[in-house]
Amino acid sequence: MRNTRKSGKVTLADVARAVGVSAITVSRALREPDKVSATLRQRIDHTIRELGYVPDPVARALVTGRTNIIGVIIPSVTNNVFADVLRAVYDVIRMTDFGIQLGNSRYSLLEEEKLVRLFLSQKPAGLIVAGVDQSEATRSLLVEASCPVVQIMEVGDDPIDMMVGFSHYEAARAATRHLIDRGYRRPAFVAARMDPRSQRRLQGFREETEVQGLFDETRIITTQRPSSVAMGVELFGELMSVAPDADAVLCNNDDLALGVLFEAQRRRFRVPDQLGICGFNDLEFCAVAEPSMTSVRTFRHEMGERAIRMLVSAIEGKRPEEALVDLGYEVVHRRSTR
Amino acid sequence: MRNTRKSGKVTLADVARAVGVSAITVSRALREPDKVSATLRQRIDHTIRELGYVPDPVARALVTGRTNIIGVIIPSVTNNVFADVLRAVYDVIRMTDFGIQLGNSRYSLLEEEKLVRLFLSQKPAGLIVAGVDQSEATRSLLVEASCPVVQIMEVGDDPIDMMVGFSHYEAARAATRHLIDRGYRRPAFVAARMDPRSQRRLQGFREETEVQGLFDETRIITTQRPSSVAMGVELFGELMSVAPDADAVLCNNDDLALGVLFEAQRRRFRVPDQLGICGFNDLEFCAVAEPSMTSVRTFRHEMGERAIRMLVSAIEGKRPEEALVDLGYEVVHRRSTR
DNA sequence: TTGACGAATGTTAGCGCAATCATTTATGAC
DNA sequence: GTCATAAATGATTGCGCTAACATTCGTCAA
Repeated sequence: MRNTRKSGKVTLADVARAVGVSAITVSRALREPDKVSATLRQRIDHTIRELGYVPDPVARALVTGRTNIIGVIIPSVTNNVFADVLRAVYDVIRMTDFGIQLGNSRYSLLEEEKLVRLFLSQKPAGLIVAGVDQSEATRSLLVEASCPVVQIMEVGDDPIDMMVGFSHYEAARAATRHLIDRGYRRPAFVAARMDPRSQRRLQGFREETEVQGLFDETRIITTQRPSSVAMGVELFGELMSVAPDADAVLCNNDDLALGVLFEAQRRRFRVPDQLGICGFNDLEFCAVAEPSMTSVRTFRHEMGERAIRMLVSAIEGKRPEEALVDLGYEVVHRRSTR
Repeated sequence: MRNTRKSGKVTLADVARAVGVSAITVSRALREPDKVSATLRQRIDHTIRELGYVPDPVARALVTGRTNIIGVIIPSVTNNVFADVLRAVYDVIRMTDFGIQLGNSRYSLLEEEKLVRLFLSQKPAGLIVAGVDQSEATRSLLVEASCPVVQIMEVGDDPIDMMVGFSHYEAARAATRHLIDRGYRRPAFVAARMDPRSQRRLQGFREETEVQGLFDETRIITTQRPSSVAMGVELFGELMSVAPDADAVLCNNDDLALGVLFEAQRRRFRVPDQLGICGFNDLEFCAVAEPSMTSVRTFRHEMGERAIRMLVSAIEGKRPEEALVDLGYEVVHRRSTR
C-alpha cells in the first residue's frame, strides 16, 4: 500500500508550536532570516532540523501565485544541440532551488502551444522557449504571461521578452562563402527536418551562391524527415544521382555531415579535394573525425548559460540591460575542406 | 511591468456563479463528468469556454496532496542513451496531462539525493530514476515515498518499486564472447566515465576473458573523465602505447567506438582484420558507418515507454503484475568485426 | 398516493502557507 | 526617566480547490 502511507507531515505550525512562536515567524526565519533575531533564528533552525520540517512548495505557490519551476520548451530531446543548451541550464540552476520542467514540442507549433498553455497554468517562475516562430496564439500567451520569457537558438526582431541566439542565415551564408573561397564551384546544400532555422540556413546558402553566380536548384536536397547520420547517407546518395558534379556539400548539421562523410568514403571520394564537406554546429566529434570536419561552431553552452542567467535575474527583478544577445558563430576550417 | 500584470483570473466560483450552480458541481463536471447530468454538463462546458476558465493545478495539488508532475532523474542530459529514453517518455506522456520535471544528477550520488528530496517535496505523481545504485539515504527516501517509483537502465535484485532495464554485465559479456568467437585473441576494453553501469560492463568483459584464458590487465583502459568521441581517440592512443598487440576493442559506448574507428583509420589499421571494434548501445550511426559498426543493441525507446506506462498505471492504481522487466540486449554483428 | 432508493447537486471545512496590518519590545537621544 | 523610533513578533485572512458529508430531486414499485 505504498500509495496510501500516511506521511506524518510536519508543518510550519508544528515547528512554531515546538519553538513557542507564531507560524509567520518561522516562515520569516526561512525566507527573510534578517528579520528574525539571531537567537530565535537559531532555535528555529534547530527545531526545523529536529522535526525534519520541509516547506511545502505547493502551499507556497498557492499563496504567492508563483512556483519555483522554470519551464523549458524545446522541439526535440534527442538533438544534441538542445542537449548542450540544457546542460548549461542545469549547470547554472543547480546552485539555485529552481526546478526545470521540460517540454518537448516535437517540432509542432500546435504541441508547442499546448505546452505553453499547460506550463503557464502551472504558474512557472519563468519560461525558456526555442526559436522565434511561435504561432500567433502562443506568442500572445507569452506576451501576456506574468513571468519572464527567454527565446533561445535564434535572434530576430521583436523579442517576446528576452532573446539569446545567433543568425542562422548569416552563419550558413558564411559557411557557403567559405566553400566558395576554398575554390569549390558547385556547392550543394543538404538538409533534413526543415524547421524554421533550417529554412533560414538554406536561405543563407541560396543567397550567397546566387550572389556569386553559383546557384543551382538541383544541388539543394532537403526532406522533412528527421535528421540523422543515416539520413545524411541517403541524401548524399540522392544528391549524387541528381547532381553528380557537386564538388562540396554544406550540411544542415553535423549528423548529416557525418553521414555524407561515411558515404563519400564508401564511394571512394577523395575528401576534401574531390568533395568538400562542411557541417553545422561543430559537435565534439568534428575535431577528431578522419578527416577532421569543417563546421560552423555555435555557442550552445554559452547560449544556455546566458539564457538561464538572464531569466533568473529577471525573476529576481533585475532585468538585464540588453534584452537581445547575439552570440554569433564561427566557421571552423578543418581537413574536410581544402 | 510585465511581472505585475493583473491576471484577471477566472476561478471555479466564477464559472459556478455564471452557470448558477455550486462550485463543486463545476469541479465535478471537470473531473467526473458522469456524475453530472448531461444538460448541466454542457452548460458548464460552454461557460468554461466562454469565460476562458483554466483550472489551477496548484490549488488542486494543495488539496489532493499530489501534483500531475512526473519527476525524471538522469545522470546526464547530453548522453544520447538517456535522450532516447526521454523521447519515449514524451511520446507517451503527450497524450496525458502529466508534465515532466527533469533532474540532472551529473553522475553524483549526492546531487541525486538532493534532487530526490527536492522532487519529493513537490509531491510528484511518480518518479523515474536511472540506475540501481542510489545512496542509502536516497533509497530509503524512495522506499518511503508516497508515489510510485520506476528504476530504469538496469535490472537488479530488490527493486525499490518497479524496474525496467537490462543486465549490463551480461551484455558486455556477450559482446566479449562475440569478439572471441570471431577469432580475436587479444581483446581490449576501453571505457570513460566509469559509472556503475560501466563498472558492470567491465566486469562482464573481465570474467569472460578470464574464463577463456585471454585476460590481460594491460588491455583495460579506463578513465573517470566524461565519455566522448575525442576520448575514444585518446584512449585508443593510450591502448596502442601500452598494448600495441591488442587485436580488438570492446568500447563502453558507441562514441568511444567512433573515436577508436577514426583513430584506427588515421593509423592505417585495417578494420576488421587487423583490429576489431565493437561499440555499445547501437546508436543510429552504427549501421551506416564506414565500415559499419558492430555494437550491442539496447532497447532504449522501449525502456522509456515501458517505464512510463508502468508508472502511469501505478499512479492510476493499477500496478503491473511484473514489477521487474528485463528487456535484454542483442549483439549486432557488422563489418567492424570480422 | 406513498415511500424507498439511487442520482444529482449542495454545504462546510480546510489543505499549508505568506501578505497585510497590528502589536509588542528593544534602543537610544535628551 | 520620557518619548520617539526602529526592530521584532503576532493575529487574521484567504489563495482556489476538493473531500466528506448532507440534502434534494426524480423514478418507480406497491
